[in-house]
Amino acid sequence: MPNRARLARERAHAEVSAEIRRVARDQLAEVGAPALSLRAVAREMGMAPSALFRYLPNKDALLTALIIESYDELGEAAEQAEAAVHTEPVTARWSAICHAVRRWALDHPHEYALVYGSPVPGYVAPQDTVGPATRVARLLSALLGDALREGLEPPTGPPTEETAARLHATIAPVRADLPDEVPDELVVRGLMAWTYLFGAVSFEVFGHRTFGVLDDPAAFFDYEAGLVARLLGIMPT
Amino acid sequence: MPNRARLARERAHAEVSAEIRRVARDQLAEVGAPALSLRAVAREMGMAPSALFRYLPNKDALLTALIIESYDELGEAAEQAEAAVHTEPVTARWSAICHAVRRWALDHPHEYALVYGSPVPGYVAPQDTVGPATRVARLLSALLGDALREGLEPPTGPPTEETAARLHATIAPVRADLPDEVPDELVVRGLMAWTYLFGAVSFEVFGHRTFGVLDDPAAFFDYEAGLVARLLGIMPT
DNA sequence: CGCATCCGTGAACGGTGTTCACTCTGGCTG
DNA sequence: CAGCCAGAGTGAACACCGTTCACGGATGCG
Repeated sequence: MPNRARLARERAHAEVSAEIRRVARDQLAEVGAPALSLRAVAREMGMAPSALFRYLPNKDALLTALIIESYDELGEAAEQAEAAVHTEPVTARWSAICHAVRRWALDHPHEYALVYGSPVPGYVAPQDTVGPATRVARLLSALLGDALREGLEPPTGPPTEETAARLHATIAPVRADLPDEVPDELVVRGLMAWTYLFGAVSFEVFGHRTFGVLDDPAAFFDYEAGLVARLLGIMPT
Repeated sequence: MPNRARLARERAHAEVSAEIRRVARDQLAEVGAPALSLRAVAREMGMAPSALFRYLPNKDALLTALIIESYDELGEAAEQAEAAVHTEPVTARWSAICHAVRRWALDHPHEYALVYGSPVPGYVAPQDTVGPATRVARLLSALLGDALREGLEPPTGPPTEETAARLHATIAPVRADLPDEVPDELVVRGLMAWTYLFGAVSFEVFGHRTFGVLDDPAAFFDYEAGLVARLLGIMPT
């Protein structure tokens, strides 16, 4: 095992791989995922198109890498925005997260579309994507725990015992990495907040709030973000 | 103007156009929008690919037609579901609409992705699409009016006069085709219900509720649909 | 009849992802 | 040192795509 040279080779390989992803990201941001072309990437790098296949099994693999990077960048943006107000009350932190997600999505519409838009029909997300994909969700989970600690009285659950049991079973997967003291109903409300946040952002990024619907989407978002947290009962009053 | 033959010609033309859309819809349902191929459509119809251009200016036009048809089919499904329970209380009608939208979306994932997924980067939706696009929203608007008539006391608006004014300005477009007696805050809640409905459905159809998030998305949807209407205060208690 | 209008064809162009046989080259092994 | 071999890069090729264009038949009009 020629360790020295082996590592050098591997590092060179990784460097070219990174360069490919960098160029591809630029193209993605410019023309969007459907128009992303391996040949164009190769052209920009001054290589033959076939050379790319020394670094990628196929185009899907490149897409997967870009998906992971996009998830990570969005997660990073949300985490940084939250960290900046981490000592403030949870309502402020919730608002910061919402606005960070919206800001990043509007600034990177093609990357956002790649991860939260229509999935590519044949494509199945590899396991590597689930970690980065849940960064924002984990941020919200942490927020719920802190809200409890800040005196939030958890909302009351479903009226009947039966639906409560069914609900409990349904949210079992997401409960798995959540502290036990968070009651079921609060988990549900958290999932709903998560759903609403990305529903609202997707609507705006994908153009469903433009055609004679809203005049000032930013103002509306600001209002709805505050309101939804209060109505869902996930913030101390 | 040779009326007789003229009309026959036009009818034949319209018939072939319809056949093209039919075949294209089948392909869309099978392989999804990105993989939809004009050549494949032509093959299935036994025509040369170039012949299609007698009926379409380009592929985008075909996509537009499919978008309109999809909007219309979804709107139709929602309207029929609502009509079936139209005499029941508004909560039942809201629930029927939610489930109809979800059902249709899960049954027609590619069509749903076409209209509520990532927009095609270069593509701009023609004016013809806005009518069909708002069918579900109009259904919800009508529901809000009926809820008021059924004794719903509208939720209280924002605390400060200033945000109330800004909100009023923002929702001006959607107010345009809404009766005046619907208060601003109820309009906002309606928009939020609309946002949540499609946010939840998109999350499920696009696979964000599968990977270790929920065990039984149907049960969760049923619960959240009822809860969101109650929390938003758009249904009489 | 001549003529115009529409329909359909087949070839072509430039684009795509991907494969494959080939060459080159740096560093390890005998 | 000679030999070799894994990896990088090439260019041609294949099959597909959307779109254009010149052409050949119909068909119905004057």
